Amino acid sequence: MALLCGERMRIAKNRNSSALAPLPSEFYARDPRAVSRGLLGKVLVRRQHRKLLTGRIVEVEAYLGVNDPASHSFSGRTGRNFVLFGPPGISYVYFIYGNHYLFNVSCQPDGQAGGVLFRALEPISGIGEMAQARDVSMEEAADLRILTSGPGRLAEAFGITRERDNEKDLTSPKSDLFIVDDGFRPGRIQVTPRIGITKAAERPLRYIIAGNKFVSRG
DNA sequence: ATATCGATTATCT
DNA sequence: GATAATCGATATG
Repeated sequence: MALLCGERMRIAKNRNSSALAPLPSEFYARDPRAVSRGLLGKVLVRRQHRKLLTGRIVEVEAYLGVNDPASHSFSGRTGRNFVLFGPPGISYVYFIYGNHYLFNVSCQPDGQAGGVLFRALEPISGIGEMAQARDVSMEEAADLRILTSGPGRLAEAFGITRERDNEKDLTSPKSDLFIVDDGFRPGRIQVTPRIGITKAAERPLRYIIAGNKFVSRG
């Protein structure tokens, strides 16, 4: 509890995320492992009507492309995964288990496959909107983890769907979905095996902010 | 606390 | 026809 309050105070001192520029495409034009580390502590921003939904990135996974059996791009370019082979900094959203959207960003220069999956956020602003999008009461949302802890949850909280957001440029200031650096720096970064996959499950490609309460269980 | 399972559909074999 | 980068509910200790 005391930790959470301390975190809130630090957030309050930070500049308004909406005033900050999106991370540029060069940020994403790297190996997904480097992008994963770089994304921890950054802030995902959704502009929605006049409101701003924001959350700090605390858990991601790297998917390495044609050499990674767990990656959608492993078997080559298809109608679904073409974004992963295109320019960096573009959102890749897909539907899974007949229920959930999962949100990724393309990495590597144009022509090379790779991406990062967003697995958990720590809500900063727009908590009421997120609770509404998740269809949970404010009472249930008292534990904020129910909003954005898990890849399906965070996509739902931010209203991210394939129809609306796939192939969206996350580096454009015109975008309603982007990522900013508000100056926050994570403490220790921890690397673990990826969650929920069957192929290449042992590879250490999941990146979390050590000790952060919003990291998902799996 | 952990374990198991059903939901529900786009995508690929 | 099988599978899936998940979640929430239910059962059991």
